[in-house]
Amino acid sequence: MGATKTEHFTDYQNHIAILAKALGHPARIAIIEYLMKVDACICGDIVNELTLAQPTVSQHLKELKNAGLIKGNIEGNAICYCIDDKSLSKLQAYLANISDSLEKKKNNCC
Amino acid sequence: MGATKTEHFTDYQNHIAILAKALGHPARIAIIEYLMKVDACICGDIVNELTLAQPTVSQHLKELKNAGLIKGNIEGNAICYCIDDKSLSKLQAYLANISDSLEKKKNNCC
DNA sequence: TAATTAGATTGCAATATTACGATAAAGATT
DNA sequence: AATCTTTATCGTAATATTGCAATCTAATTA
Repeated sequence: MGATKTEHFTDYQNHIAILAKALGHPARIAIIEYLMKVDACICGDIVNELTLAQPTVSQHLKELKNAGLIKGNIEGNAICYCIDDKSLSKLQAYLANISDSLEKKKNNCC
Repeated sequence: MGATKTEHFTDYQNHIAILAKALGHPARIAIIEYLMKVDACICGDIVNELTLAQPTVSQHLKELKNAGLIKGNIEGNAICYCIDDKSLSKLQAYLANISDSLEKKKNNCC
């Protein structure tokens, strides 16, 4: 016990959960927002932006990358990170779909 | 160490992260989907729907409620849970905003 | 009122996450 | 080649999450 029982859920449910989970930390939200703000998708001055140690930021970037929410290009010495809109749109579409359905049903209870 | 350093982030970033985190588990995605599927927002046959023990489901429901994603009404003996569209829309709008901005910038790198 | 039913809470074990110092790897610069 | 810069990885401590058996609470029914 302690580990998530992924085998009891569909691939889709697991995938959506992985995307949401990756966004489930304020540092990672801050990283996404920083990548949005900076016009060129500049690299690891993200470390200077956040009040967290470099290894910690690196770990958060890794998790966002594993979830498919960001991409990283090696640019000589540095690494250029940026948002991968495909994964983000997938989650957005999923939530939009639920919102729309709720709109139609309009408070059928509670 | 080990605990999230919430104090280093804005209230908004923390709030979005809390919403995303609550959706960051396949069981909780399955619960949301079940509440969507059932027309009347029927209660704790959610336990029968998921392959998880009753206390585990109860805990997941609690987390969704704490994040503001669902509401629960006492209905005699049973409890009637349903989705709280406000919080869900908030997260949806947040992601939609990012998606839109990305659309405009159109692959400025990577 | 005793038994039943629906859920929540408690306590605990297993595992995951968060954070960071130290260190490693790899390209850039001198 | 030696050094600097940038980022990743390792190791480890602190904390959080996941899952469940056992138990508790409160409304319901017999």
